[in-house]
Amino acid sequence: MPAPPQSRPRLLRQMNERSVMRVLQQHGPCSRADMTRRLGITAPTISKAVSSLLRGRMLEEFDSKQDGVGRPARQLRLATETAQVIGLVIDAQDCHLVSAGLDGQLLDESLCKFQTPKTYRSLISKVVKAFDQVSNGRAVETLGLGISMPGLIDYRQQRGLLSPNVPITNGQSLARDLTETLGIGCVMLQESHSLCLAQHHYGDTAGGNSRGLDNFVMLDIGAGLGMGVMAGGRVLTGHSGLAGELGHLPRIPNGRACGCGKRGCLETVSCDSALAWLVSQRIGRSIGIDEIVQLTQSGELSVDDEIAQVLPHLSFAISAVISLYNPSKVFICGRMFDLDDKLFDRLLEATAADTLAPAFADCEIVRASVSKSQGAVAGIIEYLTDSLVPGVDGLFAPANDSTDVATATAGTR
Amino acid sequence: MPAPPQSRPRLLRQMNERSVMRVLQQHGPCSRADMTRRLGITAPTISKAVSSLLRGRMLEEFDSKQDGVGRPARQLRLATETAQVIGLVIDAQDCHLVSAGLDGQLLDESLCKFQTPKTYRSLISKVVKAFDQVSNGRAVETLGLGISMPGLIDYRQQRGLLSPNVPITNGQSLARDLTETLGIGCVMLQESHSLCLAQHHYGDTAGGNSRGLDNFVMLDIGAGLGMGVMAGGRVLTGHSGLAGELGHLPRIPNGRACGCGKRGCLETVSCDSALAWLVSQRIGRSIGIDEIVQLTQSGELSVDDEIAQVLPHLSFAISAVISLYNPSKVFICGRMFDLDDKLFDRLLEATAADTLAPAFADCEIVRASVSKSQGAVAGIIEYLTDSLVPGVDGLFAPANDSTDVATATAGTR
DNA sequence: AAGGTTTGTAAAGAAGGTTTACAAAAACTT
DNA sequence: AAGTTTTTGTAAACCTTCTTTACAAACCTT
Repeated sequence: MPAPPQSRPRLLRQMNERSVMRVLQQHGPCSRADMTRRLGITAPTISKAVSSLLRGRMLEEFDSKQDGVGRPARQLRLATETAQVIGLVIDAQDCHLVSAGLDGQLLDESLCKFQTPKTYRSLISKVVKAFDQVSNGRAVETLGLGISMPGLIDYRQQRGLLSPNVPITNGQSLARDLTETLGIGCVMLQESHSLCLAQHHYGDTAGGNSRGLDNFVMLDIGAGLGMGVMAGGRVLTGHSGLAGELGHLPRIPNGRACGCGKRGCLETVSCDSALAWLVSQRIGRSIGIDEIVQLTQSGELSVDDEIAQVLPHLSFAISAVISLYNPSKVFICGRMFDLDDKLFDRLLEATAADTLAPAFADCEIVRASVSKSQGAVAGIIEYLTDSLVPGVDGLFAPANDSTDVATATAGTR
Repeated sequence: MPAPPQSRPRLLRQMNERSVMRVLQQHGPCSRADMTRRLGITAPTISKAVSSLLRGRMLEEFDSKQDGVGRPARQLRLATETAQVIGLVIDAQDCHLVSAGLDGQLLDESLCKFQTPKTYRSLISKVVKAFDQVSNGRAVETLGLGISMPGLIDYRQQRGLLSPNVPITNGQSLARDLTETLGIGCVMLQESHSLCLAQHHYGDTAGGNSRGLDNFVMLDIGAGLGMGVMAGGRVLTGHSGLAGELGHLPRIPNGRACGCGKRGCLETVSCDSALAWLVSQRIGRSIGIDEIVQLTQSGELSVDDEIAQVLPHLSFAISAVISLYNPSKVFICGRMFDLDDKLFDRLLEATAADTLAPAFADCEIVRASVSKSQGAVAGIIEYLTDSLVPGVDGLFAPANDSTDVATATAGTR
């Protein structure tokens, strides 16, 4: 039961290595000397941690011309030429694989796409095939694979629990099965969580720098109302990975039937699909959000009435999120706002009126700038980084059925 | 800017000391040998950590007869006879001070109560006076003081931001001022957060053992709808300490005016005060929840109609909380359920119907068993424990305006 | 009383971080 | 152009901490 742990002194070294990775993730490339300044760890220690990471293909050195007195620094960055990771996105219709450097930059030319298979077995083989294709294309080491998928995921067991849209993954441990087959680390993430991680690490640095943001919410208002919450620098999962199920708050008494089995859930009236449904009802045929955007922009269709119906519910959703999580930003993923430039501003106004002033004042609502592919990649990179320190208290912490062991969280200033 | 940190090797020792404290907090008294088994840390290391904590008056040794072969173990427990902490609860009407051991057990005979003063200055002097009374009564060392107070608190700056009910604390740093005057560590906590901590550490072990519970929600439905959320073992604060403002979700369009300035907030229709307001309206005079409970129990008053109005809103609140935080338990603090034994069951039923099934199935809704006094005490103990490791990532983490320093989280299994 | 078992500590050894010293590489100065 | 200054990165000695090993203490069983 005690599970003989490895020697404790090693912990410090592991923590230092993780700190080095985190600095590069947050601030981009820098030299060893920069790290000693940032982390307050002495130079020789940084050197040792760095060389260990270089050996493990997590980092790479490069020269960069930069003027200034003194010996020029050897710059370090997250590995992009010596190593890569793979991101796998599973959606209802199709899947795609893409490779990326450890800095999270996608290598778009490596994209590989296929229809979501009908059975779990063929999913595995399809993924393996695509993996070989993507992986062997470049002569670099592949360190891991991250999987972004819809539905409910048990992070501790790394198993899919319930995915209405991709039922073949239910009860399956895709990550574990692929780890065995491919021989590299694989992790699964709920897609909203993956977007959160992506935003955390690789968020649009131009429009406001979300890197290292510790409290924000990612709202996916596409096919449903998905949400990922970053709270205190960690993805909020709750007791069983279900936290953030905003979409199924009761909203319309005896409203439209929801996929969850209840009626009038918030997501039946406040997402792209809800808008599409309303429009479909009116025009008498099934129409999707993409087509709606297209027809509206070409002036062939007007959906003002439907927008007017959806908007208050959406602003309620955002208002709730701000009051309950007190994020410094809310990122919104959805096509709805492509309909009209002023729509987003109308949403902001409506939300402001609904929300407790101090929480709203502290929060910026913006459109998201990350993709699920980036999310999948961010997931595996997060995993690899956290794996440097055993027992780290992150999203992928191993099963802690008995909370026997006290954990200590530490850093330096 | 680099802020020269103390030597890094010391970090391990500090983490070990914190681990020892955590084990005792979670599992109660045990011997050094038990700790080596629980923590997987070797015996000499445990011994050193323990003796350091003994010197710091955080622990104490005691003998206990227990049969079994072998040399009898020297039991260790959180200090109760050699040290104490003080809890201060500030409420709208009055304040009380109480002392407790480091195990969180209140020493009821030490209770000291006074009316909440009208000025901040007199609050300070009142507290100091009461502190001396409580503190000098016993010949033990006082290690710190925890303050539970309503309103909004900036944890990093340890300053009261906005407290409608106790406005004299607005903008004041009571903790810092008392630290200077008293010469011991003082911390402030928002009262719902304090209840969370209390439940986390000292929760009713009889009825289901909430000790060490890592994901739960504490709902205070007394004078408003206060909430504290424990997520992943940490109190959820959000970006500026406002997380969990459930009470001000918009609920009734153009409803009754709320203290926050808006109309129809959830807390205007779903707490003890809301019930009392409804009853007051009907009977034509102002009546409080205590009197309502009293009159109802004696059969002089029936409030079924008002209950029927309040209950759906309350069940919506709980439903939202379960969907959004996925807690394993929801603790409810309030007098309302003293009205009728069946009331609580009715609430459960209504909530079940409203909530996403898997999240509801994983969650138990129970009445809370902790007090604000315990919360204040739990707060200072949490602070003292976390202070063992500098830079620990807890509720009382110091200001990290620039996220310059990467933190590593670690433990052992 | 002897043997067995568990507990707790002391001493030696190992691992890691820090301090000190120094070489390397570029820009600035004379 | 040569020397000086500044910054970077590593090597060696030292210190702290944890671990391994050994052992004494205390109690139970036979």
